[in-house]
Amino acid sequence: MYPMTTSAVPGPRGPVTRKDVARFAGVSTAVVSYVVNGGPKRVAPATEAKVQDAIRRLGYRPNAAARALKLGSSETIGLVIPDNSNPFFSLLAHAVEEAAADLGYALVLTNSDGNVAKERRNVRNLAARQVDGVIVSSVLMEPGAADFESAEVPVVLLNHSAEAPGFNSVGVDLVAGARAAVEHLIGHGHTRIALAMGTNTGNYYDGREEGWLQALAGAGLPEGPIVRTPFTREGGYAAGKRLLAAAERPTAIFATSDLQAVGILRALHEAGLSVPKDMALASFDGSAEAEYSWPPLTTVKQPAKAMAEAAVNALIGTGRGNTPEHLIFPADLQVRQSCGCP
Amino acid sequence: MYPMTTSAVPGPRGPVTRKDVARFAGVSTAVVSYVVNGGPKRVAPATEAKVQDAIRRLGYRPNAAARALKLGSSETIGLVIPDNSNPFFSLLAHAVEEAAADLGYALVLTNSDGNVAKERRNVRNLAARQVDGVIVSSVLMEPGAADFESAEVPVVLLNHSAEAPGFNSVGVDLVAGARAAVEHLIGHGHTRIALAMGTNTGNYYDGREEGWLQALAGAGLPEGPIVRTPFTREGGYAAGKRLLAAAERPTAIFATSDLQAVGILRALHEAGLSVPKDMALASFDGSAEAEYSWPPLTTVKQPAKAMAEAAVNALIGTGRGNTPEHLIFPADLQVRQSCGCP
DNA sequence: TTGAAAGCGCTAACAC
DNA sequence: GTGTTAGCGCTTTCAA
Repeated sequence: MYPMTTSAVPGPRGPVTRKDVARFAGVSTAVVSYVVNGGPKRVAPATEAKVQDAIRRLGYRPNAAARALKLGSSETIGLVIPDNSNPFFSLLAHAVEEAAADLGYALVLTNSDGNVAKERRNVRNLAARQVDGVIVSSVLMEPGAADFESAEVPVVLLNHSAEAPGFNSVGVDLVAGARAAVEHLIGHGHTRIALAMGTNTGNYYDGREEGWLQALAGAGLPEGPIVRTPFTREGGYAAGKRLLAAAERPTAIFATSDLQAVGILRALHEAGLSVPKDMALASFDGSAEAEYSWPPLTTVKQPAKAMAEAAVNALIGTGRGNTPEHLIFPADLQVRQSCGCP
Repeated sequence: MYPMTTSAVPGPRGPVTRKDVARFAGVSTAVVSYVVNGGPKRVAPATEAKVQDAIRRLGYRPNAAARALKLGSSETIGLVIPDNSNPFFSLLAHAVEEAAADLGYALVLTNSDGNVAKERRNVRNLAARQVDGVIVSSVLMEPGAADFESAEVPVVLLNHSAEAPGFNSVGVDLVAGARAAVEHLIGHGHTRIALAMGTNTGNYYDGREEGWLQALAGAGLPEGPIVRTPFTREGGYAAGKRLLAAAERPTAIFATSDLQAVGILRALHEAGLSVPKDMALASFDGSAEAEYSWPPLTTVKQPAKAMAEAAVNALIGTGRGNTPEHLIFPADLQVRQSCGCP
């Protein structure tokens, strides 16, 4: 079956418990606890050495389930994201895992696959598993408290730019980020700038649309065409084709995700257009993929790592238990070549 | 603090336990267990209804920690991958999560960041958390049993193409996959085909190198240049530049990962070369990114989903406890345009 | 068909 | 500084 252990002491059948260690070291189980946890009582150095030795020799490893039961905390958090294969979310998940690990917490990952019912089910499932909290990148743009309250577990919303009363949430300034990108495009002299808008579940008004609008209005430009399409490569590809076929073809496109922009790029290349000469492009997210597309994408970078850390901190760090806050991070325009810059 | 519950019955302070349900329903705690678990004893329909009702009204949710303690199983598995932001691994992680969820298991995700010590630490940490098993995409190419034995938890190696005695492992046929790709390049008439080889920890001889060699030898071609470089976009970019600067510049490159190919593509584009006319390219992995690069990459697709399912099955499915097997999946050449096909 | 109760491994009063 | 022990919530044997 599985490789056999080679531990010096064969130990009793089954896993080694704190009781075995106590017996081996000739102390009480309490002392073993004190040593393992570094408290709450102090232990004489000689005794501690004996216990440590016993732990080593028996290969003792505390049982986390028992500890969780006793303490009422599993030192684990849950994460619910739409799709871990999406580069933005996988980056977020990595950052959350890292931040949680730094606090000694493990991360249970779940994908909701863009499905509201599954999202809710995952949150409940996580709650039943005694996680100490859940970070949700909700598919819903307006999670009513009702959606998670019955889970009775602390929830913080990540990648959530609208305020959600009663919840801790962290998001990015979509409006300002989008505005910066579109203004940059305008700076290149474009006057017909299209929007490839990702389709959200719910009727929430996405800040990126607002930012695009603001930039256009600020420059006295007319609204360009809007194509609503999923936040995916395929969605972008379809949007690109539609935009190229439009009567009044735009000269620049702002896409609400890098993935969409990558799809648009493909449609543009297939049509034999040169980017940025024939069509300029800017997008949103700042994923690694945007840096290696051809041409490299000018994109608004979300501070994924900082956002993940903030969410973890609000949930189990120094921010735990504080009154709900809505944290908004600024997004940074990364200028590369797809916009027309050299 | 957190949104208040609105449950009909305020319940006693603190979470609702099985005892509360029993009292509310006027039965014993055992009966509640029977109802919740659907066994091991049968319960009279009327009683069951009462219990179900009590569960609903009190919002009872079983405590997984207590259950895990009693049963010795947390219905949780661990996953150790090098980097969840790498598209290949994030896809793998998604598939593992899904397969585990189908079996009622949750997934604890950890990143080793290509660090052997961290990988080992993660496995141990997971074991201490009473996971029922761990799936490891090892950084080490030859994990001696010694590396995981002390964890005393079932381990299956995923994305591991060499046989590892004593371990269940699942991998892809690197040799055949690479050979197919290189032979395809040869079919396009190329005679100087370079290899951009990913750098592995350990001195394991990667099957992709072998496959490249075999294809070349089979066609009576000389070995092209080899550049050893990390399995990343940056690594590929550097490799591309080096290959372009080489005295005997190759006319085609086989890259051991899509990410590397994407980096090479960038180097090629920057040098003003046309792909596939001036330089053909093929790679390995079959990630979504390869489909949307420009030109789209001809790549050897790993059946990530099937591999993840096989690993989960070996760990906690019908394959659990069987004698260790080494499962090798075939990889499929996906022909697109980077090789020279129309 | 139902109930009583032991005990999973651990923590932390509390007693010495 | 160390030991004793109750009890976290659950499952399940055994008895009724």
